[in-house]
Amino acid sequence: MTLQISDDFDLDKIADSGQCFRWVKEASGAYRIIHKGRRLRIRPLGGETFDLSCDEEEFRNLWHDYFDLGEDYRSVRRRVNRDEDPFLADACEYGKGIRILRQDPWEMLISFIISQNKNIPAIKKGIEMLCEAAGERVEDPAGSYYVFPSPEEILSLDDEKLAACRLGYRCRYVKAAAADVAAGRLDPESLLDASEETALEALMSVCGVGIKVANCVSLFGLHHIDAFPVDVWIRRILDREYPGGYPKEKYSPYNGIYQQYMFFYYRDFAFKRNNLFV
DNA sequence: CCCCAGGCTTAAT
DNA sequence: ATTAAGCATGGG
Repeated sequence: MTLQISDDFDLDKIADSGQCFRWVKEASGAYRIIHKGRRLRIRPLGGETFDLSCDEEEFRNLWHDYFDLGEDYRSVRRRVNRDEDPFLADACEYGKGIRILRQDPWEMLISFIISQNKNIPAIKKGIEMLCEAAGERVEDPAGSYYVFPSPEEILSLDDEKLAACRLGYRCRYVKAAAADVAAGRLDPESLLDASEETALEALMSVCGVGIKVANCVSLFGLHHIDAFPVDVWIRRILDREYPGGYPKEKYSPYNGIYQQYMFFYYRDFAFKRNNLFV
């Protein structure tokens, strides 16, 4: 099907914004995206037009929400006053096109447990290895792919196979999370209707989940868009650009979206600096 | 070979 | 309550 999107929507920026780890880009510029067992191919046709491999029904039932197409990101960007906050205004402009995807809460929990103390390429590799080791293999006309594994599928791996995913000391955290969910001590889906505070507390009850990972799950899996994960990059931004303190209250309830613009802006500039001058 | 990565747990103050 | 070491592994 063909789709017109008039609001912010830039596949390259979303793919490089550190919220999704399984998007694969083709030479054509199209992305292959796996979500809830389904795979989508989405290709920019220029302007606001995109070609999607799904039919209209699957788009309405699955992908519309995944891409958060009900939110108006342009108006969120416009809430920032350049005179009051030039850094954030620059970040919003630079990151125009980013959206906060509504990804699967369970997948986000495991993905961000794996993310700790890794850079993004290493995170992607670890997650992919886990999917190949434990996830269901699906054949579709474009080839095969692996679904993100369920808690039971992860628990069914013996130690040797899990170790082969090269997750290091995070192996026991991944197992702990899978055991908690399989036993019903934690239900990631149920947190979709919980308050932000309740969700953070429940997530942090898992061994290996601290405040940062819990906030990432909250933002990218539960779509609590006021969640504000602070990693090493955001820490740098707060220290260097906001020595007097960052005004989170002013930007509520959209702190997570602004956080994502700032993260992308700062990291992309650091990346380009390294390529130009080293 | 070095430093660092979308950090957390545990132990020591 | 706050601080520090230890952690497995790989990318740059």
